[in-house]
Amino acid sequence: MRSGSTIYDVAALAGVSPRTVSRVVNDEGGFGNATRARVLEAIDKVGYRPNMLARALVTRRTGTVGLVVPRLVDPFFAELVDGVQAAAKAKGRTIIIAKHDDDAAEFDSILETMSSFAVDGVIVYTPQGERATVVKHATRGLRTVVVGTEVSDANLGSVLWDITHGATLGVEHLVRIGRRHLVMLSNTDSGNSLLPPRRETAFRHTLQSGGLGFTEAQVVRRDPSIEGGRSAMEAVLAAGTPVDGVFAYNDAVAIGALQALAVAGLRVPDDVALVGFNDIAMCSSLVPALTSVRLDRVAIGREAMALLERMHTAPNGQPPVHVGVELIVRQSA
Amino acid sequence: MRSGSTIYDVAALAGVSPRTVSRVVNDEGGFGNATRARVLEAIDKVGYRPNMLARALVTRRTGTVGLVVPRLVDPFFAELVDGVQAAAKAKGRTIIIAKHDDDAAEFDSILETMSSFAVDGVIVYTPQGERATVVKHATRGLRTVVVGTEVSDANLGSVLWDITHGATLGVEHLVRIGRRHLVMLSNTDSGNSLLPPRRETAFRHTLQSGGLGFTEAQVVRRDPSIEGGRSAMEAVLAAGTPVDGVFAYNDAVAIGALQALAVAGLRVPDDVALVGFNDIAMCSSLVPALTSVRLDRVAIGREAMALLERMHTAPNGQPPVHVGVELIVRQSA
DNA sequence: CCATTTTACGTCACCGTTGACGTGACGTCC
DNA sequence: GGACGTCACGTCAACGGTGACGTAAAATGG
Repeated sequence: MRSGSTIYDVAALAGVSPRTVSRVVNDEGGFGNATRARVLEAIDKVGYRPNMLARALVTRRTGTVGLVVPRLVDPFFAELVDGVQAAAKAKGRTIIIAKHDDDAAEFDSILETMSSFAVDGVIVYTPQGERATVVKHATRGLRTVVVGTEVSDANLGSVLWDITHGATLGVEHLVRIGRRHLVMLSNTDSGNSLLPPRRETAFRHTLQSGGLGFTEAQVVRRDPSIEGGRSAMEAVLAAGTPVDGVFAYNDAVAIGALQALAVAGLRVPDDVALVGFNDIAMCSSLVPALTSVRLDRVAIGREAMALLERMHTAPNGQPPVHVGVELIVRQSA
Repeated sequence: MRSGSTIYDVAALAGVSPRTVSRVVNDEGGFGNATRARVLEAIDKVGYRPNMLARALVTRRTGTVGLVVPRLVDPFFAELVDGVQAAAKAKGRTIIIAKHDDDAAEFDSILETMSSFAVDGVIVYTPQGERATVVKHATRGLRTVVVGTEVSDANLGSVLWDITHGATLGVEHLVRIGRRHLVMLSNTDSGNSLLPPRRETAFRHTLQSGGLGFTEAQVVRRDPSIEGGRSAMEAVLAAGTPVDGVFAYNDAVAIGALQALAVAGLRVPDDVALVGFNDIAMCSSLVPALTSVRLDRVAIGREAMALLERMHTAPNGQPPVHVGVELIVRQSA
C-alpha cells in the first residue's frame, strides 16, 4: 500500500500530468483552482506521500540539518539539542543527531555519513579543540556551524559565548556578597588542553583586580563531574584552605561540591557560597537551588540555525555570532 | 569539488563502466583484481563518495533507523539513546533521533517525516500510552519496535521490561533489610493513565504478602520529578506518617526525597532507607549512592535493534522481547 | 479586433545508483 | 573438439521527483 503511491498514481487519477501534481504538492503556482482540488483529492485518495529521497536527489536539498555533539547524557548537550531542535522545528527542518564521544575518528565518520545523506548543513560541537576534521569537510562543501569554538573559513561559521565574561560575572558575584576566601574547582584539562583556561584566568583576574590576591592553592583541578567536584571540595576542606565562596567549573562539579559540603556539615550559602556554570535545568531543583552562569541553549540553537541559513546564501565570511551569558542568582550564592 | 564526483567520473578515469564501479564499491564480486585496483585508485583520485540518496532511491533501504523518544533531557531517555546508538553503530547503521514531548500530533508528524526519508525502521517510546499512531504507520509499512509498551500487529514488535517484577524487587529489599514502615512516592498519572499502575500494585502486593498491611496513606502521588519527589516526601513527613523506608517512582523522585530528608535532618539509610527506579547514571554519584532498580538501556537498545533486524525478514508475529531488571544495591538502602 | 502577455498546463531529460539481463572470452569435461 | 558453464564485464531501464522549456488557450491592451 505505502511505498506504492507516487505522483504518477496521483496524476493518473486526477487526469493531469505528474509535473502538475508536483506543482500542486510544492505549491509552485501555475495551476487552476479546479485542478488543484482534483489533485488534492487524488492525493488523499491514494494516500500519496512525497518521497524525500527522490526529491532531494534532484533538488540537492533535504531540509535536514545534522547535529553532532560529544554526549547526550550530559545535560548541557541534551539541552543544546533541545534548543537546536526547537529552532529546526520552527523552520520546518528535520535534524539528525549523532554523538562522537570526543573521538576524532568517530567524528570524521559521522560527518562523512551526514555528507553522503546530503544534509543541508551541520551544527557541531567538536571533540576537544579538534579543528582539522571540520575544516576538511567544510572545504569539500559541507556547510558547518561550530558551536563553542571560533573558526573561520569557507563554509564555516561559529556561534560563541563569552566564557571569560561569564566566569567573571560568577566570581564578581561571590565578591559582591562579601566572600573573601574564594576557591575554584576547575577541570583537569584546563592545564594541558589546546584551549586556554578561560574560567581560571577570569577567576584569577577578578580576584586580583578586586584586591583579594591569588595563590595557586585556590585552584583545585579534577574531572569535571560530580565525583570530581566532590573530590575537589573534599581536598580543599582537608587541606584546611580557608573558604567561604566556591566557583565551580560546571554545574556537575558544583553538585559534587554541594555533597562534600553537606557531608562536612557546612551550610550553603551561610558558610560557603557556591556558583556553578552552564545553568543546566537541574540547578533550580537542587537544595539549595544553585546560582549559576547561564548559557542559553535555546538561543545558541536558534542562532546556530539562523547562521546556517545565512550561510546558504553567503557561505563565506559570516562573522561569528555571540550569544549572551548571564548570572542566574538563586539560593546557593 | 564535492558533490561533483560520481561513479561516472570514476568509471571514466578507470576505463570501466559505471556498473563495474558500483560492483567494486559494494564489493558485489564479478570483477578482476586488476580492475578492482584501478577502480579503487580512481575513487581515491577523484574523491568519490557514494550518494546515499540515489542508492536508497533504488534499493529502498537507507541503513538508517529512526529513534523517537519523549525527551532527551531526561537521563533515562538520554541513556536509552546511547544504548540504541551503540547497537546501531555495531551494525553499521545510522540513527535519526527525534523527540515528541508527549505530543501525539508531533509524534505523528515525526513518523511521517521518517517514513518519507525511507528509514529502514523506527524504535519508539510512544507518548502516554498512545497506540493508534504507531499502528497507523506500521500498517502503511513502517517497521516499528515499541519500547516499554506491549503491541502486536503487522510490522510491530515490542521490547519490554517487567516493571512489576522490578518494583517487587525494590520493595522486597526494603522489607528484607528490616524496614516496616514503607511509603511509596508515586506518579500523579498512575491514577488516571491508560496504563495500569504497576509499581503501585507491586508495592501493595508485596506489603500485603509480607504481612505488613497497607493503607492508602502509604502512597503519595506527585509529578515524577525532583520537585515532585521533594514535595511528596515533605508531605509524608508533615503528615507524621511513620516511615523508615521509601520506594520512589523513579530516580528523580528519589533525589527529591533525598533532599527533603536531608532538610528534615533524617539520615539515609540509617533513619530512612530509599530505593529509586531506572538506575540512571547519576544514582552512583549521589551521597549516599542510590539503590535503584536497573533497567539496562544498553540491553534495551541492543534488543530493539536486533528485533528490528529480525522483523526485516519476518515482519509479522515477532514475540515481544523481555529484558531483565535487577536491583542495584548501593548505600541508600 | 489583433498583437502581446499571462496562465495553465504538458514533455522530456536528468539527478546518481543499482537490478535485470546480455555477451564475449575462457576453461572444463566427456 | 564441441557443448556448456563460469567469469568479467557492459547495456539499459528503472527508482520518484523536479528543472528547463514548449505551447495552446485565455486574458489583456490599445
